[in-house]
Amino acid sequence: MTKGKTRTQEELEEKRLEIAHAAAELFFRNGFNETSVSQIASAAGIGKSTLYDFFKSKDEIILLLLDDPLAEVRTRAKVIAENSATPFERISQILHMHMEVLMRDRAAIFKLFFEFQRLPLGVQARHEVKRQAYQDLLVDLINEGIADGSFRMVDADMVMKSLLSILSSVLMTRRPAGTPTVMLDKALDIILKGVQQT
Amino acid sequence: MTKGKTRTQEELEEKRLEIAHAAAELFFRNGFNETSVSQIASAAGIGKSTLYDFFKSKDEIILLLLDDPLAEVRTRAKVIAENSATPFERISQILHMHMEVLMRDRAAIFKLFFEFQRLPLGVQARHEVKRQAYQDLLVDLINEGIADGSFRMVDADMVMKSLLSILSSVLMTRRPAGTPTVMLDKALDIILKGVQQT
Amino acid sequence: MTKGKTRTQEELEEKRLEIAHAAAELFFRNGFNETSVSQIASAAGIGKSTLYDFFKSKDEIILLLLDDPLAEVRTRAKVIAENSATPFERISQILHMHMEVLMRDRAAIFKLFFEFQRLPLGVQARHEVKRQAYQDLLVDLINEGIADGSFRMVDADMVMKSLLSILSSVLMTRRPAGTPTVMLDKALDIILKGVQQT
Amino acid sequence: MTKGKTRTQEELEEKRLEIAHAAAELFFRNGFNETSVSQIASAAGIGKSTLYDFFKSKDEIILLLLDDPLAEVRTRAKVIAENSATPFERISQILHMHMEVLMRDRAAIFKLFFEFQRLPLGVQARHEVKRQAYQDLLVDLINEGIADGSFRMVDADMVMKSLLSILSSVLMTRRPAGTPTVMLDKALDIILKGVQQT
DNA sequence: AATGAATGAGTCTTCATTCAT
DNA sequence: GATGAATGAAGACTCATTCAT
Repeated sequence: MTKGKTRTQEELEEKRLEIAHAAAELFFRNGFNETSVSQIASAAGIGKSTLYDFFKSKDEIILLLLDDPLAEVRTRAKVIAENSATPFERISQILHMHMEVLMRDRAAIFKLFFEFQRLPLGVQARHEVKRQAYQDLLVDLINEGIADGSFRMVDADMVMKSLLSILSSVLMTRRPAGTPTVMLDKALDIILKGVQQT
Repeated sequence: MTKGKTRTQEELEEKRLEIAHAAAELFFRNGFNETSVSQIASAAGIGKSTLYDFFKSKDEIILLLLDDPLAEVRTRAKVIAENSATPFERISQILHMHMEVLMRDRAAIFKLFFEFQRLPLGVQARHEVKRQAYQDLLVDLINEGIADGSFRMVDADMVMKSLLSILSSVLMTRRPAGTPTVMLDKALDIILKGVQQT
Repeated sequence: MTKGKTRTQEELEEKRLEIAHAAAELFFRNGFNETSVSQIASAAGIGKSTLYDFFKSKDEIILLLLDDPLAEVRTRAKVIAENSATPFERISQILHMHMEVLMRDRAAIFKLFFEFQRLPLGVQARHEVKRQAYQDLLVDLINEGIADGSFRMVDADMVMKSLLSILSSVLMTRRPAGTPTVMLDKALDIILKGVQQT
Repeated sequence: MTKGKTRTQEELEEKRLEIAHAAAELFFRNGFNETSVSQIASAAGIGKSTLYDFFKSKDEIILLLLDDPLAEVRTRAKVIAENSATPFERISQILHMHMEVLMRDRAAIFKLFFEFQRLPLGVQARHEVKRQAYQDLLVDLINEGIADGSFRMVDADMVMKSLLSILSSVLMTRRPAGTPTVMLDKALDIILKGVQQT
C-alpha cells in the first residue's frame, strides 16, 4: 500500500479479503486458536499492527470468512426461492448452489465450519444470527410445499436441519462416493422420497 | 482416594472416566480452549496436579472421550443389528441408543468431534478405523433392508451418512424444537418416508 | 512460599503487602504507567504470573497502596471526631494524625498521590469513593463548629478542601520551611484565624 | 496552511499553541497516556504526521503547555502587584487572573502539573525556577500586607502555599460546588478572615 | 497419594513514530 | 507543505505444566 495516500473503500475491502485468505490457509492447517496474529500478519506480508488497521480483532477475520460466502448464498437463495418451480425443485436448486459456493473454497471453508465450534461463543453467536435468516428462508419454502399439498405434514424445521446437515456431510466425508453433486442428488432423493418402499 | 492404598487398574479407569465426564460438561458449555485445567480439576473435585496422575495432558482427556463412547456404541449396535426387527426398526433402535450414549456426556462428544481435527494425524487415523467399522454396520443393515424389499434401491452409504449427520445436527442445534428423542423420531420419519406426498 | 500448601489468609495479606511495597518503590521512581508488571514481579522476587495470584490486575496494586493508609486515617479520624475537644481542635488532631500516617512512607505515598492523576479513570473513581467518606467526616466536624457558634458561617466543603490541599502542599513542597509539623501548625493557624488583621 | 508558502515564525508558534490547546483538552479529560497522538491530530484538524512538524515528540506538547501559561501569569501578576489596591485585593486579583489563565485550557495544566514529574530532571529544574519567581512575587505581596499592618504576623510563605494549593484544589475537584470563580472567592474569604468566630 | 503454589512461554492488542507519496 | 499507511517494540494478562511439601 502506498504510504500517505488515503485508502479507498475498494482497496480496503480488497486488502481485507487478501489478509483473510492468508489467514484462512493458516486456520485450515493449524486451527483458529493455534494460529497467532503474528503468523497471519507474516503470511499476509504485512506488519502485525497493520493488520489491526483492517480488522478490529482476530475474531473479525474469521467472521469475514464465515459471513462472506453465507451472504452470497443467502442472496442467491432469495432469488431462487421466488421462481416458479415446485418447492422441492427450488430447494434442490438452492442446495446445489449452496454447495457450489462452498466448493469454490472448499477445504478452507469447511475446515472453518469445523473450527467454528471452537470459536469464542460470542463470535459464534454473531454469525449464527445471519445463518438463521438463511435457514428461515428454507423453512418457508418447505412450509410452502406443505401448504400446496406437494409435501407431507412434516416438521419443516427438521427437514431444513436434515438438508443442511447432509450437505455438510457430503462435503466433508473422508470416504466420498462420487462427486459432491452426485452425492447431493442421492441425498436429496432420499429426503424427498424416503427410504421406505411404498 | 484412600491414601496409602495402591489404586487398582479398575479404580484408576473409573476415576479417569469421572474426570473426563466432568471435563466433557465444561468443554460442551465453554469450548476446549476456553476450559482451563483448573476448572476441570475443581469440577472433578480433585487438585489440579492430581489430574496429571490420571492424564498425561489436557489433550488426553479428549482421546478418552472420543474412544470410549464409540466402543460402547459399536458393541451395543452389534447386538441390536442381530435382533429380528425390521431393518428400519433396528436402525432406529441403534440411532436412539447412539444418541442416548452421547447424551450422557451432554453432547460434548460432538463438540469434541470437532476438536478431534487438531489431534496428531496418526491418532485421528486410529480413531477413524473404529468409526468406519460402526458405519459399515449401519450400511449393512440398510442393504439388508434393500435386499428384503422393505427399502427402495437407495445408496446405502448415503443413507448412513444422512442418518449420522442428522443425529449430530439434532444434538448440536442451538434452536432445539423439542427433546432430542422427539427430534430424532421426526428425522427418522423424514428419512424413512421422505418428504414428498405420495 | 512453600509449594502445595494452601495459603492462609494471613500469609496472603502479608505477601500482598510485600509485593505492593516492591511495586511502590518502582512506581515512585518511574511512575505507574512506566512500570511494567514484569518489573514488579522481578522486584518482588516472584514470577510474573504468581503476581496474578495475589492481585487480579496491575491496578489492584496501586489501589491497595492508596486505600491502605486511607483506611487507617479514616478509622483513627472517626475516633478523634467523637472526643470532647472543640471542633477546631479535633480537626487539628485529625490533620496531624493524617500527616503522621502519610509521613511514615512519605516519599512513596506522595509520589503516588501525584501518580494518582495519571491512573486510568476507573481506578481513580474506585478510590475516590473511599476518600469522600473521609472528607465528609471532616465536613461534618466543620459544620458542627458552625452550629455551636465557634466558626463563622463559612462553606464547610471549601474549608475541608483548603485543609486537605494545604496538607498535601506542606508535605510536597520542594522548599520546606521547617518541619512538616511546624508548617502544618502555621497553616492551621492561617485557616483558623485568617490573614487579615482584626 | 497555504501550500507553497513558507510559514513565518509567528504562524508556526500560533499553530503550535492551537495544537497544544486541543491536546490539553484531551489530556484533561482522558489523561496523558490515555490520549493518543492520532486523537490529538484529529482534534487539531491536522494529519498525524503533520503534528510532528510542530512538535518533536508527544512530550514536547506538555512542555509548551507548562511554560506558556506560567509566563503569562507571571507577566500579568507583576502588573497587578504594582497597582494601588490593598495587598489582599491585589492577591485576590492575581489569583483570579491565574485561575482564568488556567481555565482557558480547562485546568489541563494542573493535570499536566502531575505529568511534569515524568520529565527529565533538568527540564523540571528549568521550569521550577520560573515557578519560584512567581511564588516569590506573591510572598512579597503578603509581606507588604504584614508591613502595612493589614495582615497579621503570619508566615508569608505558608500563606502563599495555601493560596496556590487551594487554587489547584478548586480547579481539580471532582465535586465542584459552584463555578470556579465562586469557589475561589469562598476560599479567599476563608484565608483572609479565617474560620474562627471573632 | 495428593495438593496447590509457582512459573515462563505465549497471546492479543496498542501506539508513538517514520516515510513514501 | 501535508498526509495517513505502515510498523516494531512493548504491555497486560493467561494457562498448561511442574514440583516441593
